[in-house]
Amino acid sequence: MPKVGMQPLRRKALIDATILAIGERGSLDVTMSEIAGRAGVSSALAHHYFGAKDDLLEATMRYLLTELNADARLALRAAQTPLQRVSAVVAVNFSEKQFRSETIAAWLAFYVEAQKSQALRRLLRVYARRLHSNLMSGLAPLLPPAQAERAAETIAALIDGLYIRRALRDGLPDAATAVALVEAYLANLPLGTKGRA
Amino acid sequence: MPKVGMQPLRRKALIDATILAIGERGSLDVTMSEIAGRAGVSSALAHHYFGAKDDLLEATMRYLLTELNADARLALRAAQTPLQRVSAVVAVNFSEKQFRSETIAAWLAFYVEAQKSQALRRLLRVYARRLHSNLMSGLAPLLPPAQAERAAETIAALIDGLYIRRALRDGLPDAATAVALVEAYLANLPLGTKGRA
DNA sequence: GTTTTTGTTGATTGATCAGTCAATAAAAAA
DNA sequence: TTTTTTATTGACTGATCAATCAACAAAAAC
Repeated sequence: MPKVGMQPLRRKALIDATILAIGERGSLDVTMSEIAGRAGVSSALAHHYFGAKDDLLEATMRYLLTELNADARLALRAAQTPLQRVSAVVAVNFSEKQFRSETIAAWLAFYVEAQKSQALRRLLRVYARRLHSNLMSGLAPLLPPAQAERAAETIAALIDGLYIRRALRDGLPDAATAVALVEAYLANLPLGTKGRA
Repeated sequence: MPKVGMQPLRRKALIDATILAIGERGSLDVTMSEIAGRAGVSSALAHHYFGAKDDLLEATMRYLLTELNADARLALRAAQTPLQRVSAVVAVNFSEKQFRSETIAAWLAFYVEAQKSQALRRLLRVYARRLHSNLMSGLAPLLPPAQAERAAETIAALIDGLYIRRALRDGLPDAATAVALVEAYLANLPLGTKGRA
């Protein structure tokens, strides 16, 4: 069976399997055997390609982050106004692709693990910084600095909170509701007061 | 050493130790031995008083929930106006006692575990419902039903989100900042429009 | 003063898993 | 064709831990 050039395929399959497994179990307490089994290979092979379990988990998280970032870049490119930039960032976080229960469960599990793992904590910090700067790119032109800062923090917290809530009760709130909540928050902000405050 | 009437003391000590241990590890991957050790007893005794590990974890979570609820009741009793009720609920969630890193880490860990455990999920649902109804008791007199509903959801999500963010980077945002964020959200709501919308 | 109840532990068991390794086999390079 | 590289696994090891249990001790009940 062994053909050459399997490495990238196997790695991808293992990462996908990891997300799936974590999503179903709802935690990082997934065995290498289960992940490997899902990917159709032996656990030894998973170790062969990733080394330790932690490395596989880190690679998985890095993958999620990369995907999210790619989506965000795309969405931001299409935005024409500052407000549209903010909406775009929000929309991406609740898009079909990102707001799926497996993905969310994985995020949540990684958040928890980050309290233990230096490496994961670093990755999450990168994510947090990117989210913040993406939000600020839309908010800064619309609000005085301090208020823009606060709005960015609020939206970020709102996103995290809605993710958690979604992870818990299965399916609620759905993506549309989540977006509506954040948009309602935006609608109440005193936008366009940058100079005046 | 064995005196009589140890049961309640041991149980309390074990629950405290559990919170401490989870808070430090940042996850529920804490051994019975470590918990027991912290409480100054053997792991066998922990099993003696709580049965399985899951039971101890459940009892711990129930304890956190009870404490939070007691605090909320007290705070609500002091509130005079609807808006004060909302602020009181928010304040309790970010109070010195609740917004401590161990407590928060424990909450977060329980959130994750709830995806696996039926029992924990049930407990969290109780918490969610109580929070919601507490918030609504203040919001309902101030906003049209749909908007009050949405505001309650938003505040609840904000609280969860701020908890998560606090758990991750150690200490940020602090309690005062967290409260300020939520209060700023409240300040922008079109309160007092109950009849008009 | 014997018996029962309550408190407590050390030692042990059994299961689970991450990680290793030697062995196998196909493909590619020599 | 031989050798090396890449892909792959089954079997094993070692560590960790939840859970059990027999045994001991102090207090309370009898």
